[in-house]
Amino acid sequence: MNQKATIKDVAADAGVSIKTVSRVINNEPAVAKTTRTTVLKSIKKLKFTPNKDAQGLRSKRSFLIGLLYDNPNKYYLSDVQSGSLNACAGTNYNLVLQECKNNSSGLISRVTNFIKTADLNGVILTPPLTDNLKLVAAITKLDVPISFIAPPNKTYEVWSSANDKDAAYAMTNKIISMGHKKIAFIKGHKDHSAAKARFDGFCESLDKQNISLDASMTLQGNFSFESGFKLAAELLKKKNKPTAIFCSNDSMAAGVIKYCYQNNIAIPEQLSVTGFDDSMIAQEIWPSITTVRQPVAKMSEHAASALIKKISGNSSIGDLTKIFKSEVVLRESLGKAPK
Amino acid sequence: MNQKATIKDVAADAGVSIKTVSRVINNEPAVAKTTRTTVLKSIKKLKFTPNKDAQGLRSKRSFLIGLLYDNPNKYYLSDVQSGSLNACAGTNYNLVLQECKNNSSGLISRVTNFIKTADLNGVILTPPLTDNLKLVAAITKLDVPISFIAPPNKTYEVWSSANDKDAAYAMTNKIISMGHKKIAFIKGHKDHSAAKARFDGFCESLDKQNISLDASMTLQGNFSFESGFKLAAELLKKKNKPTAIFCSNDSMAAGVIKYCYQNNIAIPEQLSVTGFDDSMIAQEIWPSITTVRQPVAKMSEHAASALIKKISGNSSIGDLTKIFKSEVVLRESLGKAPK
DNA sequence: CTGAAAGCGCTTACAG
DNA sequence: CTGAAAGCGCTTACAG
Repeated sequence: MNQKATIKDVAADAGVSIKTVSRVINNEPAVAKTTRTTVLKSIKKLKFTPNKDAQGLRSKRSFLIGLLYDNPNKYYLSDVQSGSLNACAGTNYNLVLQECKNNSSGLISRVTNFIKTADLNGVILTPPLTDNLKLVAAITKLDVPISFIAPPNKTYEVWSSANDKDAAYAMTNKIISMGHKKIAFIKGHKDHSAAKARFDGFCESLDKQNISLDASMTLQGNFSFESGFKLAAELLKKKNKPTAIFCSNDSMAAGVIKYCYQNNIAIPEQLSVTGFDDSMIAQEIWPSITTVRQPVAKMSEHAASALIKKISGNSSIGDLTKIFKSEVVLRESLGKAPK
Repeated sequence: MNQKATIKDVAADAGVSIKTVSRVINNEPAVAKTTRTTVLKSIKKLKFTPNKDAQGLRSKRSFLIGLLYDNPNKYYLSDVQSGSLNACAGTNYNLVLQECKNNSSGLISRVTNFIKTADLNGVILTPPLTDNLKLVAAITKLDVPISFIAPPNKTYEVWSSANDKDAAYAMTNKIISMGHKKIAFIKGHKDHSAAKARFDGFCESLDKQNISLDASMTLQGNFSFESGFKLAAELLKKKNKPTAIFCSNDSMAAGVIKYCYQNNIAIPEQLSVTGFDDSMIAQEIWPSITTVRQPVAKMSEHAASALIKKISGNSSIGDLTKIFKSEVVLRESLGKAPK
């Protein structure tokens, strides 16, 4: 291919100075209409696109946003990405990925180093990294804006969140409305604040409906399929078995379902199972899983675009924070309580 | 935070010229050992990291690699990413993501525009984009090196591939060895060359074992759960039913399994089902799916590091192409043929 | 509304 | 083995 056009070529073609071309590129108001038109014509004609490195070098911006994640549910990650990508499309910003093991040693220095080396202008944090206060503090010290997806509290400047607690509350109400009274709960990973919020919603619903919480029915899982399987065994071997198990995510619900198959427990006739996330498996497994759908892609899109606003100093345009609503999705795994 | 150190600061601290510092940064051989040590000490002391934009501007490199994908199986995407990311770690390169709808109108101009605007130094293509000849031609014209993951042929310079055909061949042999003679095949998406390779392996195995191919038993799917469900219905309503169904991926196998549940067909007692990919669902569904595991992350790691070698002119070090071996994973969904 | 000059932090091309 | 000068393609700061 022939040499890429530069701002000089455009200036020469349009018969103006490079500064004027620069003004047009950056949408600065102080340009005469006719001049702008001429310049835009030359830009198009020469297929000019500004050199990012030169822009970045001079203006101290890299136009790079980091998406940091601790390999969570793969579907979740995929949705986070496409949402963030959508927000970047049409802007000058690009997304750079970085996987981080939340509790690995040296995490903080690796992340700060990455941010400095890649010269990121901002980062998006996903759970459970959002809950890692030390990490957040270290990035903040770098003076790099952070956008939080599902943060543990609402004190940050830029974030998107889902109403995990409300959704878990609604799901629990739904379970109770089907006649269930002995409802077990399998908690998510202990380092995820969202997991805690889900449990809180569960407790609140029981409380409001005057069903007392049985501590032996609320077990600590870790979001993995295996933990669901293992804890199902624990719950279903009790004399006083639950008639429904509310799992904090779909993978654990799938684990419960597997245990039931292997032990001839019919779902939902003998046991109802519900999940959370609406992962792909919730639809592809049989029976399909009653779960909570979160608008993860939209949350992430907002997180990214709010971050870009913040970075480019357009914070005034629209909100930098937003709560998204989740919804209960009814499928086959939830049924009436057995008599 | 205080001002970031520049090459000048390091030069001043070490008492050398900036050119010498540059030599150290770039690992150029022509530097005295003692000089190098002094400079490295200053770099560490000042926490210096080279400014990417300045490097890029001068050397015409952005250190950015694009990962282009058409939202395939989400697990697949996640593995591709972490593999590519691994390869980038430790190098100066960063990964930039771009989702592209393979058959959307304007795809080519959007992609070429993206490559130019983001100033990518190379791109990694995943299926089915690898099979889109027009797209490949357009990128090649841009003079941007492409690394192919699972390309349709071996004529390109940089690629990683899995032996889809061999794996499908081995899987079919395995099915036959369990006594199955009436084996149906659900094909993958018609635009994926890998899907074709899987079918070829299936046919070859039947041929070698003198089982004639029944065209009514080989149906066209599209890798989706729904297509698996729908085609299972078609196959299992026949008078002369298959005793095994080989699905070109796990999602379609899950669709078949759902159909069987709903129609009281026991797996594997009455029907064996096999998949391909070893997605997470293959393990989490019940019965778990006998499938083919591909080292997707490793393939992608190779694809990315080969691309980096190619870009940095180190093509001589190691191969730019590699074939990875897949393996059959035996699980519950494959059993002996019913008598 | 427009432009000439300086400079961002590096690497290139050249010299010794 | 080392360095002085030029320049990559833009934006900044200033002037008019």
